Amino acid sequence: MFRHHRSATALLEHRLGCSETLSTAQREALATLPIRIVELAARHDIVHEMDPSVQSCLIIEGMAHSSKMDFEGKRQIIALHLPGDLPDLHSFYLSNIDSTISTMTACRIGIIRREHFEELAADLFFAKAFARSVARDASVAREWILNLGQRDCVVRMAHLLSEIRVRLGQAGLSAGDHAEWQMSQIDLADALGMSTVHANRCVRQLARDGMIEWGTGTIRIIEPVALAEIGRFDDSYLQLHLRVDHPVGRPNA
Amino acid sequence: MFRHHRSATALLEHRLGCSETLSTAQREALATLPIRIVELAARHDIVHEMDPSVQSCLIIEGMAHSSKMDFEGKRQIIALHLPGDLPDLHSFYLSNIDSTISTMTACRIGIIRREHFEELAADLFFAKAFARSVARDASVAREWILNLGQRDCVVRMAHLLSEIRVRLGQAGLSAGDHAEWQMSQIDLADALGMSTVHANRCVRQLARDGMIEWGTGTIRIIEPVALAEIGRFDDSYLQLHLRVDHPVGRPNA
DNA sequence: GGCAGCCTTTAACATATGTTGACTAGGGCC
DNA sequence: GGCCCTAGTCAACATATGTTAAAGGCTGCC
Repeated sequence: MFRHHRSATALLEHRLGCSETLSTAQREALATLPIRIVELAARHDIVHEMDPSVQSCLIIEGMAHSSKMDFEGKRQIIALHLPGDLPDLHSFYLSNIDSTISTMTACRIGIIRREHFEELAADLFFAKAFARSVARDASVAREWILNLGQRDCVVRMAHLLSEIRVRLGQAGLSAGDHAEWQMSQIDLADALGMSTVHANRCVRQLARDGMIEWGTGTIRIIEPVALAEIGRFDDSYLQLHLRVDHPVGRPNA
Repeated sequence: MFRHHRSATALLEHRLGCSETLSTAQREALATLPIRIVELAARHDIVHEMDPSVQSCLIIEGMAHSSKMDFEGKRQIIALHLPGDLPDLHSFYLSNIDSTISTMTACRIGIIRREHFEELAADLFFAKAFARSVARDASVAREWILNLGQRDCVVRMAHLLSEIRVRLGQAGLSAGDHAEWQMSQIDLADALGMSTVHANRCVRQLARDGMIEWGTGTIRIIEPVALAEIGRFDDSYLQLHLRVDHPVGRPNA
């Protein structure tokens, strides 16, 4: 996995959903955006590497997550971050940073200073693209609320795995339909709001039913369609076709 | 409750977090923004009243919520909307509308055409204010994920009630600390991802402990501080002090 | 090579929460 | 006034999920 070493600029263009509509000046602005590249081992906090009030990050390679702690010390993973994601872009608009971003696998991340984002956002096109990115993350969060609130554990697990499969595909990181990635059952449990013991039960059940294969921290999806059905998964909330400044309703496919 | 009949314009100014920093031209732009006022009875879908791809709404009076349906027909309430909220501002940035907005009580809502929002957003100040509003809603959604995933039912209930209390206060709708509002236990249950029977158990327990009073669909909070403690409630995620274009870190109190 | 540590797997057990169903109370409408 | 409908209340019961604990398997390090 993660064979494609895409440049930070290409990822940004893609994430901002505007590859074809960019003017040369805008493309130039993105290309010259100062980005500090940092490599981090698995299970490290990204926040420690930067002051979130001054800068913000882009996932270039690897997987990360945002989490919050309850008072009792229970951890909830609130979002997963794949290459191309801007996990804390929202912090540009808010004063309180509420969650911690940590790597799950080894990651390469790009760190962008707030002032440079501000410069970009002086262009209305980018200002809107940033808002779009924040809105897309919010849409995913809303679906997670539904997942946590209404679905029981196996369905929940199938739904999350399906989401990750599609997002990996969108990031160009899956070989055909058989997506495969690394993630501990502990992280799965914390993302799904269940105990690790029960997460293990669910993983094993899905593996027994031939939906997935599990091998030492790697998940491979064998039957994506059937798995999506189990998880009642409908990818529309992922907003894969973000609305750019096109005529209303025309997707940017 | 809802004694203050604030104008839609005043609510917008407040929500966009910029009352003091507005230029007269900006203030003028807000004041002349064409808003169609609609009155709706309790338990009506707002979406039916408008085409969300063309317009979007502002809650002026009353309470509403966004919800999603699971395939089994189970409903999850994803967000609550109080006066001043812009419940579907995010739809300006996304192509798929995923949730349904419905009134909980009788509501007066303002409907604003997309094109007029677009005009406003041509001003970078408003563009940023919109993004801020979307980011704030996302912050609340992330806290709900934590609430649903990690806290057990009484704590969850206490947390939600505390959130509503504070947000009502922020909207200028509570008399002192003793906030009071109307909300069915069915809606509480659907927001908290629990059965109505169990929501009833939790409400009654909190009432028995003197935290709240319950009377025919009306909740009154008696002991806000103790209730917040039970719910491990910390209001920072509500982003009450939104960062405007001030020096970094200075709240807009 | 061996030790240490983390993740996974299982089993036995505990319990929080869901389900069903029946009853009450209020509110609106004919 | 009576009826219907919805919301709330409660009890008995069912079960999904959490907890604890122990053991096995990797991996990495010394």
